[in-house]
Amino acid sequence: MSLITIDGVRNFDLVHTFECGQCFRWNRNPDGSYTGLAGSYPASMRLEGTRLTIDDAACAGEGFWRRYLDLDRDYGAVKNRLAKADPVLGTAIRAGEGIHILKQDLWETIVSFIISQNNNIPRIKGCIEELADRYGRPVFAFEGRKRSALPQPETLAKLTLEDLMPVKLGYRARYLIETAKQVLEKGLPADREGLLMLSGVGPKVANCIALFALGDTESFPIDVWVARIMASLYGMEEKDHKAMAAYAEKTYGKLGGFAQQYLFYYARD
DNA sequence: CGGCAGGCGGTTA
DNA sequence: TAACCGCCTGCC
Repeated sequence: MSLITIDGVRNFDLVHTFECGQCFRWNRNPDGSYTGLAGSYPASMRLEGTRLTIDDAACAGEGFWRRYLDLDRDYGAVKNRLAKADPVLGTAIRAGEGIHILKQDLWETIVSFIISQNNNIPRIKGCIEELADRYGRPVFAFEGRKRSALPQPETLAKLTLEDLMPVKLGYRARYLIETAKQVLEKGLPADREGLLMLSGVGPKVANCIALFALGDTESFPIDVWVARIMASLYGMEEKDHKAMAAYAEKTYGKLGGFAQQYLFYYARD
């Protein structure tokens, strides 16, 4: 156990970052701190002003958390450029001004977003927790609550649909098993095209994984919330995802992923 | 009860 | 290639 202190942290907010739908394993404590896991690394963290303190339970190290939390990017510049390119986006940016896009573990992100399809956040979190509890490796316990990493591909590939029944994944269970087998055979995918080959991974899920794990900042996942808010902000048809994707590419370019997160948070808020 | 929740895969026209 | 439909599950 080691304590990390990082000063001068700006344009960062734990609620905005952990509650914008990009991750499912962090939980808010009554005092405003967050406890959770990044892959197999557990931590608790608290932000007071511009001072971030991380209770780095498994000694992942400051470098690991800087990378995971994307602390070395100039988010002030990102927001300025986006607001300039699209004044309408300004309101959404202010609502989620402390969002950072996490750099998450690829396998964890693949599993998480396959589970996320046609599903809601509380249930996604429940499924992931149950899957980790039953078949993952225990990594730490906070205040008596045991937390485990998600099962690795080799573990998941050996499971049967029956094994996964208690996890209540529904029809997504076969996607996970099939995807685990594909990854065992061919390794983890390196790009969006590779992601789309995986069972249960379509355009929306692939865009999420590319953005949250591969660092593809131009990736612009369009879910029902983003579609809804874009329809209302830009007068587009809610079903016309093609027009939304085109607008994002033209207007936001490489910053599409950030724009998507502000829009999503604003729509949910 | 039907509708819906951060879609996908398969079928049809 | 676009439009449609079924799908696990839980909640309202």
